[in-house]
Amino acid sequence: MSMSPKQKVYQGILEEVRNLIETNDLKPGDKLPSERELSEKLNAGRSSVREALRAMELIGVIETRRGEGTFLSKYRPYQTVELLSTFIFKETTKEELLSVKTLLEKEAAKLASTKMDESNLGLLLKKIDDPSLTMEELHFAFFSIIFEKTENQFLMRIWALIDEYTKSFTRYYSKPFYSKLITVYQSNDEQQIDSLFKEENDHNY
Amino acid sequence: MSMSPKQKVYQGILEEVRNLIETNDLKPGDKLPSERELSEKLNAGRSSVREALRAMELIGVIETRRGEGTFLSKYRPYQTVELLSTFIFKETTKEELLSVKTLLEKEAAKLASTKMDESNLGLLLKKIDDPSLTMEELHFAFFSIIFEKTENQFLMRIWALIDEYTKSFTRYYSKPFYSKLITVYQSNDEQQIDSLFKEENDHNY
DNA sequence: CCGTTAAAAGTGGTCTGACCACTTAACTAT
DNA sequence: ATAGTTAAGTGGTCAGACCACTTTTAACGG
Repeated sequence: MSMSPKQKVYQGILEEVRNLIETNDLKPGDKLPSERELSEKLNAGRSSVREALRAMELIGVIETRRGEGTFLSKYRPYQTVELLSTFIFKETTKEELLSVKTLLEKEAAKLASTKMDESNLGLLLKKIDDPSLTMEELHFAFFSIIFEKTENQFLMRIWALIDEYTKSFTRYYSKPFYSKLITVYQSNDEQQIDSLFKEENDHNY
Repeated sequence: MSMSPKQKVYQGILEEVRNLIETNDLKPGDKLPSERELSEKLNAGRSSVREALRAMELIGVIETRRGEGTFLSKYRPYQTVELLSTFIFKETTKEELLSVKTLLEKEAAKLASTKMDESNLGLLLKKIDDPSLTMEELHFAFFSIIFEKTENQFLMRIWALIDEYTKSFTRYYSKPFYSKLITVYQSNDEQQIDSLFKEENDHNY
């Protein structure tokens, strides 16, 4: 029994349509066959075809115009899905994820450095001293404050997502690391942030 | 006429289900109402409900088990959608995107620095001197080589996506910038990369 | 021959109802 | 009580019917 996990029809359609796009070299803005046509050619019910198309639409691969047809999305090139699937179907290695995560944390720490005032540092300190927090919670709370200070929502979102995604296997920094970072902020020496992260990283190897 | 742009039914369902999850504080692994039940409660056809659910499934928010029901996905926390929608429903500002993009390019440049050999530098040079390339193409080709050298697929994917996404309004570096970066690589002084990016950035303001 | 207008065809949007395949719960008969 | 069977519930899929809208075609009048 090879027993391929009995793929659902709509998933098969997803593949077929992808092939169709590939084969015919369709570009953003080009028209796809109509739902009825796909239904007939792929030997599937129209509702199944629609399930596939609606999913693609939500992801942003295609757009539909009533009375006209279904088109490859102009704004979000087809390859956008690549990244999404990078997240969703974890093809990337854990190491890659963690290293990007750390990279973002380091850069955020630097970006925030010019905007850190006493009250913020107080907040950070409070997190460190809060015994009710697990290491995981401390880390997230601590860096949330930092990322907030970067005033870049997008940056924070990416980080938060990766953090969430790597929760089960992430490595945190040593306890002293967080304290040291605060000290660096007080000394106003942005340069030291790099060294701090480098030191910390060397510990792990 | 308020005339909200005549939302499709399946999109409405998407919202309703989201609310339902929020309201009942459903957590990964919890069960959603059956398709027929949703259909009835939301006054929609079952096929429309399915279109919404299939879309959610593709994104990884839910998973379905025939004969059992529909469940919130355990592996990919619900909030994964957040990032996706960050990309898809461009809520972030252009500045945020560009600044993250530059950040990634800078870090990639640094990560790659230890792995750059003569042949790679030759490749980079060739790109700079290729008159057939537009600025856009030069930039992408040039940094593709660099990101390749970071040996972090994930990092490259994020960058490539943002690059693609910001194409219409991105800023490129000055022509001398690319040459200077090569020089820095030859001198093997990783420190200078930061200064180089800082200089370049200051030009724009 | 041309331009205007009306009809027809094509397309996505949606609903209903019908089966099928599978899982779980309830209900037997032993 | 236990094993075996049945019934109910649930997702998977299809077929057909309308609706709303756009594009194409055909008909008509000038």
